Amino acid sequence: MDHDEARSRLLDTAERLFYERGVQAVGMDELRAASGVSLKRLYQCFPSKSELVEGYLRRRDERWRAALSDHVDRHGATAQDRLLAVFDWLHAWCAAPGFRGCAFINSFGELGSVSDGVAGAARDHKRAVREYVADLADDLRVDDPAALADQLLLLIDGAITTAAISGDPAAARHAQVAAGTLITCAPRRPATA
Amino acid sequence: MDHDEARSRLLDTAERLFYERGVQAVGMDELRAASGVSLKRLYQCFPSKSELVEGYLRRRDERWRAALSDHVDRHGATAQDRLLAVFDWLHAWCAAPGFRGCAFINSFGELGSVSDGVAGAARDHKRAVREYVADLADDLRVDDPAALADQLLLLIDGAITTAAISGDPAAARHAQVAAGTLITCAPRRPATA
DNA sequence: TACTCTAGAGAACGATCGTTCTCGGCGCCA
DNA sequence: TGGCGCCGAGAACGATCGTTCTCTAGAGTA
Repeated sequence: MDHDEARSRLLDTAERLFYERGVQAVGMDELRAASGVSLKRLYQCFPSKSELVEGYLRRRDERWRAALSDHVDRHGATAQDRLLAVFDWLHAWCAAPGFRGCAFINSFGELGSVSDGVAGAARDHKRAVREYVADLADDLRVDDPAALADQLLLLIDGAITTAAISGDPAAARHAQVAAGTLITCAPRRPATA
Repeated sequence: MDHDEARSRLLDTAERLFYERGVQAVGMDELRAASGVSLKRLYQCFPSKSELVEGYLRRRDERWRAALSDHVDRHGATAQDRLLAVFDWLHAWCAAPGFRGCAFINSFGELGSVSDGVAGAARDHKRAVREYVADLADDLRVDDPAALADQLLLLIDGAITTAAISGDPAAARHAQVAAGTLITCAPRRPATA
């Protein structure tokens, strides 16, 4: 096993265990056992636990947004459909086994006040998602796509946390309905005539 | 200092420290030092840390909803004003120094997968808030007040987490605007004529 | 074959955690 | 006054954490 494979295995294992049970509930030795990477190599790849945590969050951010973007590309034709497809994907995610809310919100609540790295990773993730949604909203003919994106972001985060705590993915459907209303009722310039 | 005052001091201190830094980051000895209650009495009042955590969450739930309800009673005349006043209060809270998001979402992310008590307290809190908002929505003349309440709940939780992570209370204002749209555009039965 | 280098297994270390125990002192009632 | 009981201060305990160190075995090279 070379350095890159060890690193990849560690990130995979960290993502699974940290998300499942929280960062502080998973020790380095359990990570070693679950990943099959020796403690020595673990500390060669990540000199401290906090660097592993930040690596976990950064990779999860990339994967999460890539999966969302893929789904939207495959299932949305019009600009409005693409925005609503976001909530289809959210619903599927919230209904998936092992769903436990947003990894970034969870980590922020656990460590955000102590670790600048975790707080920054959460901020960066939310900002990136906002930019993605804002890009989707730009394709609508609404007056203020950025304002609409802000509102949709609230529905997204609200649906994720509500689904996690209640255990019911229906929150994503409620968010979808609300998003449809906000999109439909958003102020529009009159069609250029 | 009698038993009740010790208990009250402990809950006050726990609420401040747990909310500020997370549950696992605060040790029992620090709680003793900050509250001025001896360790012996601490364990007489709360036989284990997890019971103190649940006590903290339960009392925070009561106080949080009482403060919200007070504000709504004082600042909302019509049913719609009362619903929008919820978001005024949220904005003030998100802008207050020391704001760090929703104590229940934070605790759920940190301990929800390990502690049934924490997960249950978070569920109960969210359910109680939902009922409160649903009661407010009942006073509107909309077809489905419960569905509207579900949507507004998403905006509330979304605003809290977004404001916490971004550090910008403007999220509560965005939520208020979206709430206004959802209330205005909600399907209504025709006025009984 | 002998030497060197590296990696893995796991012990070890110091810190900290939740929880319990010990000890000394103060109030209370006869 | 003297014995009793409760209290706070803090030591102690066992567990666990993140991190480092030791030891041994095997691969590669002359």
